[in-house]
Amino acid sequence: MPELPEVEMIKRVLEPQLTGNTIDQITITNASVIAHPTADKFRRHLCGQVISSLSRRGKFLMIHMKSGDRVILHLRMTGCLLVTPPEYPPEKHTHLIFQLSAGKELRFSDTRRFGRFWLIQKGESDSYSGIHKLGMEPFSESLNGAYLEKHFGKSRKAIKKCLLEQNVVAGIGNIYSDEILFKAKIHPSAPANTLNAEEWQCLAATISKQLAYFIEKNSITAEEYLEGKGKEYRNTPFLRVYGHAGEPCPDCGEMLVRTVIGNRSSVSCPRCQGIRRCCTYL
DNA sequence: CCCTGCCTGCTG
DNA sequence: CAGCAGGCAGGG
Repeated sequence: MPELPEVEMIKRVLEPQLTGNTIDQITITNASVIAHPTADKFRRHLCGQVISSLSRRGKFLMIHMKSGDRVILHLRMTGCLLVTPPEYPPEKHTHLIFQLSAGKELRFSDTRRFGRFWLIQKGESDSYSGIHKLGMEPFSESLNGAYLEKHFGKSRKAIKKCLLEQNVVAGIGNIYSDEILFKAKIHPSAPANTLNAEEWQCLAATISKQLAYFIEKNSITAEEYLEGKGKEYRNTPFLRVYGHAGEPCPDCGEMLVRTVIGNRSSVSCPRCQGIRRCCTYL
């Protein structure tokens, strides 16, 4: 499920709840969610450690320990993190529980079990999680039209597929690739090598503006987050094309169309994104 | 490069 | 019941 705006929201909600807490005990009910090292080592190395901060890179979350060790996790499609009181009713498909000091628990649940955890010890290099393969953060100053054009300008592949490449720009998934392309008025199936310099520049600007907008729309308190079981994303009402196939385009009224690009469904407006138009953010 | 597998649950 | 779901790694 979660793409960059959701992962950023989760990071912001959880960080104040977790920072300063000691991990007293870890219960692993499904060892397959621990990708590195073994579940046993994961548990033994982390027990007794103190959490110092959280960070995000692309769609990955990192929980930093005072010791310099760090837990890296990826929620993939259905992963969910909750900080709860110990007696709080457990979610179905809970695979991992960190019992924390101050009578709290950090729980990981994941229906489809695609989510993964890694423990990287201080001084150990992380060749496991995939973070080392990630490309630029969308909010980096260096993300500009020239950067995108350098990577995709000669490619014949659909621009939507390009936006999903985590090794170029990290954090964009299927939802926000559609939203970004709609806002930039570029058709998702347009071959990358047909975009001009102005469109690359527009796309770069739109990526960061749209992601920032959806992070802002996702703003939520810790209490509200727990009430929604970590599954309610407040920005969904603001999505303009994703999930709206067959409905009128919010800009021009033409019917939004669902297509399949690289085995992923894509929604776009054939009129607004059909012909080249000027960009909102330029 | 495209394709499949990984999983469960929901929808038509 | 088949088909689909917002992700990614690995294999051909």
